[in-house]
Formats: sequence, structure tokens, C-alpha cells
Amino acid sequence: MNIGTASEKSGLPPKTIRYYEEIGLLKADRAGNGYRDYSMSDVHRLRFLQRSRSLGFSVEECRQLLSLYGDKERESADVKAIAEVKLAEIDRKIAELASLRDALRHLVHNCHGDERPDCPIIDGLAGNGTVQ
Amino acid sequence: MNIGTASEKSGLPPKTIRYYEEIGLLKADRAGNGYRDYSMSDVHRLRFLQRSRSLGFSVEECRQLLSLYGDKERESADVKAIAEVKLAEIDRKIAELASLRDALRHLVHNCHGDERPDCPIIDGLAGNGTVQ
DNA sequence: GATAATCCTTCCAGTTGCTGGAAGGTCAAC
DNA sequence: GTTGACCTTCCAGCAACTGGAAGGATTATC
Repeated sequence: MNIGTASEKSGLPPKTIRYYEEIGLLKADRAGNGYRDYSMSDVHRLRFLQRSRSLGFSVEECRQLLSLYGDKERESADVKAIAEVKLAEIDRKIAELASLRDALRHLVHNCHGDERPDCPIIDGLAGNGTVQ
Repeated sequence: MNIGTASEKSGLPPKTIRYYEEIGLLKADRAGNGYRDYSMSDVHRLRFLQRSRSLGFSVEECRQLLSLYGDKERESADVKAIAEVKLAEIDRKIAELASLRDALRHLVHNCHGDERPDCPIIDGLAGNGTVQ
């Protein structure tokens, strides 16, 4: 399929897809006319990139994550090690989002109209965990 | 406190803190010697910025989120509307992270050493929800 | 109290990750 | 066969930092 279709299916703009190819994240086949040609497997990878980028992973981290299932030669212990680091990071992100959500909910339900100068909710919004 | 201490407490580099001031996200008081002077309340806001930025919110979104508890003049209905949109977004991000995590776990437990050319897990990694 | 180390300041330049626009080739429909 | 929607490359600009220089302030050491 052409880049436009791959864009629709993955949620990434064509510009971004071309950029990812330029930096070597995901290179596509070319059709006879020079157009990029994407398979469903490519679309899955693009969609994966769209998600992980929007969740705060850097392009380099996405490259690593992609390599987890893209590199057939990689040692399984190696895959496991990288995946475990990323798993911990994902769990941390989920916990932070949950605390952000709870704080916002609290703000909406308990603080509207209240004009206290130092709302204790700020603590919740800012989070109380340790800085990594 | 000085910018170095605020940096340690918030997890944001001094450079980034100065940048946030430059773009009007969080302006600090100045001490007699010209040094920036941060209160604990400032640190809470910085920490909040650190978290929400690392979770994929844009600076403009962070500005909105900050305004939810920073702007005393804002109508409570307005706060509620903005907060509700952000809450939905946060829930979506949590769901995406959970699916990313499950897929990675599955990869680690079920796919190591296996060299199938088109691992069905790619589906999981790429996610099956609709593109927003 | 001089000196050195460590902070802080501003300013300017570079990086990352896109994003918009120009100039031009391809394709499908009328 | 030409219009319009696609695609191509290339180059420039923007967002959000990040590094480094040049210089002033504070703290520690001799």
C-alpha cells in the first residue's frame, strides 16, 4: 500500500513516516514507480511507533523497543534484559499517570470555586514519589 | 532556594527550568544578587511539569494543566471542562501503556528463541484499538 | 584576605523530532 | 489529454530543549 494508506492506518502523518525512514527507523519497499510500498507488518510497526512516541518514549527508545521483535539474530537473554528495563519504565509511567488522574479528579470534585492560595492538591499533582 | 536546589528537588535540569521561565511557564522571584529564588510551591509546579512532560503532554498542554490550579480567577466550570478532557486523555494513555506492557510481557515469556518470521505478538505491540 | 572552586547569570549556537512548502513526477477519472 | 489527488525530494522553520562561552557571586581553603 502507498504511504497515504499507511498513514491512515497507523495514525502517523506521511511526513513523519518519511522522517522515520530517513533516520533508519523503518525502511519501506519501493514500487516500480518509486513510491514507497508498505505491508501490514510495516503498518503494525508504524502504529507501534505512534503509540510509544505519544507515551513519552524517545525515538532511540522506540528503536530499541522495535528491535525486540524485529531482530531475529538477537539473543533471547538480551531481548529479555531490554524488555525488563522497559517494563519497569512503563509501570512507572502508568503509576504517574494514575496519580495525575487522581489529582485532577480530586481538583474537579473538591476544589472548584475554592480560592485557597495554597491548595494542598498541588502536592498530589506534583506527586510525592522520589525522583528517579 | 537557588536554581540548583530546585533542580535537584524537581528532577528538571537548570537549563530546562530557565527555558520554562523564558517561555512564561513558571517565573521565579529574584534574590538581591540576581539569582532566581524558588519556593516549595514552585518546586511542586516544576515537579509536576517534569512528570507531565515525560508522559507525553506538550508544553502547551502542561500550561493548561498548570492553569487549572494556578489561576484563581478562572471559572470553576471552565476548570472542570479542561480537566475532563485531560482526564479522558490520561485514561487513554494509561490503557495504551497497559497494552504495551502486556505485549512486552508476552514477548518475553512466550517468544524468546522462537524465530517465526511474523510473530503474531506484533499485533499486540502495535495495539488493536482505533486510531483517534 | 587572596585564591580557587562552585555556583549563578545571559546569550548564542546546536540537536531532536518533526512539519510546512516548493518544484516536479505519477496515476485515476472525466 | 487534462484536471486533481496522490507521490517524490529538498530545504527551511518550529518546538523543546541542551551545550558552551564569558563573566559575576558565593563559598571553601590556604
